[in-house]
Amino acid sequence: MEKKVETNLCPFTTTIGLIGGRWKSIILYLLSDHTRRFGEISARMPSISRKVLTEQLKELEADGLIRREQFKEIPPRVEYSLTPLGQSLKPILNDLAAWGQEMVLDK
Amino acid sequence: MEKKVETNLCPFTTTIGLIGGRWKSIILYLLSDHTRRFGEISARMPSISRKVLTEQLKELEADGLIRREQFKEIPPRVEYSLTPLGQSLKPILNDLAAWGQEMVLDK
DNA sequence: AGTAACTGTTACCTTTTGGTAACAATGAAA
DNA sequence: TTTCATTGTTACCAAAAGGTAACAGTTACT
Repeated sequence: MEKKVETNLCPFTTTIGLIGGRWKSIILYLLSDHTRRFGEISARMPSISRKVLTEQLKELEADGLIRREQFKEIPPRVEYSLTPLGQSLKPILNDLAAWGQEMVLDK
Repeated sequence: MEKKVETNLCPFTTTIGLIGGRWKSIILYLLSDHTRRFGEISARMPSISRKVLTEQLKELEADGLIRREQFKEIPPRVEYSLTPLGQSLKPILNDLAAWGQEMVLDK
């Protein structure tokens, strides 16, 4: 439960801590062009459970990479989008996707 | 134990599968300039156990990102280096490190 | 004979991560 | 009054990941 924000000197440990894991980079990528609702993200990532998606979104928000906006409506509507810090990752996310794309094609 | 090489259509799943996890990007970064021995890598990453380091190196080798060269000497000497595929990741690794470095400094 | 050097492997245990299913909240629509 | 829609939370369980400690193998050095 105690997820200490690593004041680690290693820049990789820092980066991996923020955007590592199986899901975060995909989530960030999904948000890189659009503000999206919870249900949209979930629908585009069928292999992640809602529970874990909620957790990942909370961590990304706590780390300042995404913004969560909740509208006082019934049924609820919640929109997620990238913060400026999150935006600063876009080039890296694109490179990661491009590299993976090459891997897929060259197979 | 069955680590199937994902023929997944999602480029992120592919990339994360290959270089994700807490350790792999750091290992690749350590090897990006130098061929290094097992003991060297271990010494530079004190927080990873030898067991897990061995596992990660095996996976990286199996995925074609690093090369393992074993010399028939006593005591044993084993050297690890990047393959061309691994080399192709260097720009991304540098970007990840640079991004993390900014995070550390801006704190 | 005993020990150090180096790169692992193996057995066993703990911690972390993730899944499923049930529940919650609430207004609108049927 | 019942159901639907949406975004979660919670309790509980299973799987994955990682740690520690002991052992292996071989030559040279003391």
